[in-house]
Amino acid sequence: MSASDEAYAQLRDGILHGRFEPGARLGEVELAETLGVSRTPVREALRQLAADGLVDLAPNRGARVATWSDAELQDTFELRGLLEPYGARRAATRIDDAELQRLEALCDDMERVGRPGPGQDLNLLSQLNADLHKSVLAASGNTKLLGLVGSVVSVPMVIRTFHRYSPDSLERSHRHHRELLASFRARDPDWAESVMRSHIHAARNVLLPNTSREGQG
Amino acid sequence: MSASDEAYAQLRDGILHGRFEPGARLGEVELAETLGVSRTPVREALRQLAADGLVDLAPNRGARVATWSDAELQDTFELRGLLEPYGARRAATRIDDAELQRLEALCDDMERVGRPGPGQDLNLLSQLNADLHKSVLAASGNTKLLGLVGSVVSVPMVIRTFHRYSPDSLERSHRHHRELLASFRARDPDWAESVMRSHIHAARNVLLPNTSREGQG
DNA sequence: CTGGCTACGATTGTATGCAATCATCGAACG
DNA sequence: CGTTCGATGATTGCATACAATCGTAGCCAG
Repeated sequence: MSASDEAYAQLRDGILHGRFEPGARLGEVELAETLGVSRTPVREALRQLAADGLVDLAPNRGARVATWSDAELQDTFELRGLLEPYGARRAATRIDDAELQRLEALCDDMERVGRPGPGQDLNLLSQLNADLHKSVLAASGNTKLLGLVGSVVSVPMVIRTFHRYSPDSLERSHRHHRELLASFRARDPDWAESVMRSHIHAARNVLLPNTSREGQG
Repeated sequence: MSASDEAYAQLRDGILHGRFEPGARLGEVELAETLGVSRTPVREALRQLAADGLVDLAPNRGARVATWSDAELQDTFELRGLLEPYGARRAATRIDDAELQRLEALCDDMERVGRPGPGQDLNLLSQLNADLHKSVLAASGNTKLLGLVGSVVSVPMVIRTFHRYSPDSLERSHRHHRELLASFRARDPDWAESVMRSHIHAARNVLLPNTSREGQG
């Protein structure tokens, strides 16, 4: 793995896991020393992260970890609410049995690590959840969809998602996932699309409980 | 404007206008000499263009102008068909009169430069068309939408679009634009969404006449 | 006391040199 | 004759030095 990739992976991981707080300054020399490489690969990594939407880059003023307003968060959920149901609809008739089985296992894991108690691991839950959603998008057969959703979801906003879930909301989330897989098994695109739409809307209302959802047009 | 920005703008322009053919190799030293800068800003520009999807970047093997298969083109249109009607729906009730008037003028220009004859300028038409579509997305009020569509449409596939339009298709495109503005004036989101959906579908069928549009699910 | 100006330090932007990797071509071997 | 290995040239990846720009602190004038 090249130094650029290494720097990119490290920085991305640090941002997603909250080691760098939103708005924190990312000085090139400091990062270069920390990562043990020169400024060049650090710069390239920062550019890449800026393209991903994870850092804000101002000319001659350096990089900062990106922040998201409630409005942006809402915009994001609206787009997810558009794209992911479409992905689920297409996945319903395209996903194969092996993948379906893998997703079942994924749901088992998610329900286990999500169960309140000493074994609960919400960070792992976030990862598994991201895996599930990505798998659905990949199964849609639209090669651009996965990347598109990835470019808007800007995962850091999602990594902490489950920390804000109530037990009820978490339970509902699990049930949505199970129902989604059921709709896949039934090869029912309408059902799959509806379930995913509900799922995204529910997530939105956990993270943005107070924002009014003004009319669609 | 910095050398990086300059290089980026030059390369992007060159790709979009076909000065670099799809698949063409983009050597760093060659570009650096051509643009009169060093390799560093060229590298950054190439990274940026790769993030935009305009160039493919292989480790240790350099950059090439990106190419698009029919399947990718189709995937793109499916996503545009999802996102742009949504944008039009929201724009219908959010666009202000001044902007609406500007778009009317834009349509005037498009119909003039699109008219067959010695004054026809299809490249300019493409630009104006892109401007119109971007304006609608911007007027949607969803701050992420414009960037999202931009990241998938990868304009080069669209820059040559109008060269493949028959006079009939061109006429239809113009009428779609006019009808879209009419729906805006009427503040009718359903109408706006429908028109935009038709518009995208029509464009898709000009560029991909032979691909069957397999069922939505 | 406030406003603006200047000098300085810190940081980013750019250029260039060196190291590492890859593609090409040719030759030796099976 | 085809295949594989190795040398070589070209190109990218990385490091570092230098230039340009920005933020800040301090001073001076009003």
